[in-house]
Amino acid sequence: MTSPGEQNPGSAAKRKAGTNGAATIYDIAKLAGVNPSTVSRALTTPGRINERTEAKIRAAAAELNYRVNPFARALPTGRTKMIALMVADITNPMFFDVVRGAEEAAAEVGYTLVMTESQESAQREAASVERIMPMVDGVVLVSTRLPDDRIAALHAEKPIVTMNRFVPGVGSVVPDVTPGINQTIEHLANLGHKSIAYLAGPGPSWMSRHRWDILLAAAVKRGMNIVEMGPNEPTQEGGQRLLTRVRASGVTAVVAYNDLMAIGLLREAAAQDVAVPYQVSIVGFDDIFGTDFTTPAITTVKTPLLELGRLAVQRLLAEVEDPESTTSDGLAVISGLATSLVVRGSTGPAAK
Amino acid sequence: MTSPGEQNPGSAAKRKAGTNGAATIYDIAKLAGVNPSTVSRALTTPGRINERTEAKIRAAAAELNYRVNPFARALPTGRTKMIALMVADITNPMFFDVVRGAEEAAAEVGYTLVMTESQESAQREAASVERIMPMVDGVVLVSTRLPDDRIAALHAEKPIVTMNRFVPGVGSVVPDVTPGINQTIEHLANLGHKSIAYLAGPGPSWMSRHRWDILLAAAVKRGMNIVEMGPNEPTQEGGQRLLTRVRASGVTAVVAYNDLMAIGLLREAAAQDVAVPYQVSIVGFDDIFGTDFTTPAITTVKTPLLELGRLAVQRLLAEVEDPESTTSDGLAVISGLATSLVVRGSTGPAAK
DNA sequence: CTCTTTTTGGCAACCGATTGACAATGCAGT
DNA sequence: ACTGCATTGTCAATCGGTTGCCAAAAAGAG
Repeated sequence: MTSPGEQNPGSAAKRKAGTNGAATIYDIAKLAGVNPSTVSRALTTPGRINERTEAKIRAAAAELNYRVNPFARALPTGRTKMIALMVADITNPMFFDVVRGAEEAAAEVGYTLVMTESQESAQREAASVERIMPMVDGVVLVSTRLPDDRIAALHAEKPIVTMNRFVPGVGSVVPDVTPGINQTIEHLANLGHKSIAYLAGPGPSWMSRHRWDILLAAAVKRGMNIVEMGPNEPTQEGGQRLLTRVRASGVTAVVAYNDLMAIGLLREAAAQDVAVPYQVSIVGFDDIFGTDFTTPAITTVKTPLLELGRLAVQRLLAEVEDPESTTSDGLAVISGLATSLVVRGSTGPAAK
Repeated sequence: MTSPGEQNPGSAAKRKAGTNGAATIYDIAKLAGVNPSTVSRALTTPGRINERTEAKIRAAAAELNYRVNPFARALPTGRTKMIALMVADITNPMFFDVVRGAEEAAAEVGYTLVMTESQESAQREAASVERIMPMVDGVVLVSTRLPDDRIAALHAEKPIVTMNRFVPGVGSVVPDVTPGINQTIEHLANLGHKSIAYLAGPGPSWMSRHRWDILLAAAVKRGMNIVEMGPNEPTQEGGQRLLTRVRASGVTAVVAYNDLMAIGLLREAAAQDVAVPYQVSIVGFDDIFGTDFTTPAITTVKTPLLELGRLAVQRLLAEVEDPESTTSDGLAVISGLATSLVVRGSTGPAAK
């Protein structure tokens, strides 16, 4: 049918079939009059080869528009210069800045970032990670739902860094929620709140429990009553569904696991004519896109997401580059990434 | 220092160095008592091998927890089962659903999605694409800023599909903006608006011009006056900065290139006590996360982003799987993905 | 019970780069 | 001129699959 030489009308499908048309080190070697291995050395080990020869080779490479074949390189070295970022739900704005930070940190050192999402399912997450592992030099698990032992098992295969989750023996990047939470309690106490609720996130979320632990301690220390409601889906719907329970509980303020839930609750309150902050004050977490244009705007604990993303990748790459040294650092993993309260309109004087 | 056998305390860094510990087809071959090539065939060409042998091989593979090394496979075949999605700005919520749709479509058929962003810079985009091209089987360019000839050049190397951009000879996925725009004009006309403005996006944005073209035609047909303002950054700031010009122009309604700009303009209006929609009506584009919780909520032309993402990937994969047939389909590329107006609070009767 | 045809499995040559071992070359010191 | 030592470049094996070609085995035909 497609006899060679035949015009293939109306289409740019003349791409070569099996092989990429791309130039190889063999082509360069021929052009520069040296051995392929010399080309390889010239390009990967500057200094190993005579300066003039190297220049000649580089010139030839440039002329042929050479780019290494990442797979050919990956095969003997086992290194791919790709890392994976696993997120729970791409459509949660919380991940924007994380992804952005991670992308930046990876690109800076010539790594490529591969993103996958688990769609909030531990099972799908496991499958995704399985599939991606052989392709990458390491994985950042953001807000993972995987159990500790599973993570440890993965870590035995390849470098792993978790974010918003602490796993013993595995590099972790976790923001310091204490300052933000202390400020929140302080703020609410100053407004006269004596009884508050924490709207928990998903059950398997380490971060949700972590925030609860710190919040509980801070509230108790301040002599407040506090209750936990949950677990809940970390979405607008999850927050929405809680309004009835919140009102029934008699608390005057709530702290939601994340901003999405806070937004959901806020909107449901508006829908049911519950005045915020007059009847109930709402505090969110993370300070995502949109928290400042609800009515009222949401008071929230700002998390340095971009920096977290950057740092997670940097730690991962440190482990990738030198597996010996950096692998896990025991307990001092809670890095100094501080959170802080951003006060907006959704908090006010306690009702009654 | 690290004498073999020594306990490496407090760390799981016993990962094997050069090679992955992973099982290969050679291990399977040995275990099943056949030739490696037989294993390869059994696993990749069902039917080519005797059923019983194949079963034995599969059992052995399962026992060894075998997973193909994607790079070893990619080397001879040139196929990687990865596709790239290039977006302009990860932090623009517009891309959420696009990414989600693309991820789904890719995952369904066992492909892995690699994401990169150009950070709104044609130069960075070119560099990113260059870097990613050799790793993937094809690329989806979303809202690309690259010039036509550059895209055509890329298309000569690998399958490419553009989204929100039409390039002759290259597969394109573009929503049908006409119904949404017609409804918008109709809606505004019914509200008594006679003079409106279009707040353009970035200069190189094909989609911004496209929307303008359709909008212009629709407005003229309806006997309205319309002006274009721009180009502008497609961000909240871009919208914010336009308030003065909008007011000066005397128009009673504006249509923004995207929701981010609409939100920016709306917030700036609130900040300067310009009443929306009483003094000026605002219409956005896309219906992104957050448009429904501004005050007032934003009237916007909803774009089926998830479907666009899905479709872009599906078209790309069709071309990947069969380069002959699917490459480019001339002009009938504007697929039937219809837009429609979502009326909310930011539009109202024309001022005066 | 041959002879042909179809299955089935093995051999070996790739894909493109990396890298240890070694040879050739150049240069200095004696 | 001769040895010693660097420096520079070459050879060949290797990473883990894929695949064209062929031979052995099995099935079918006459």
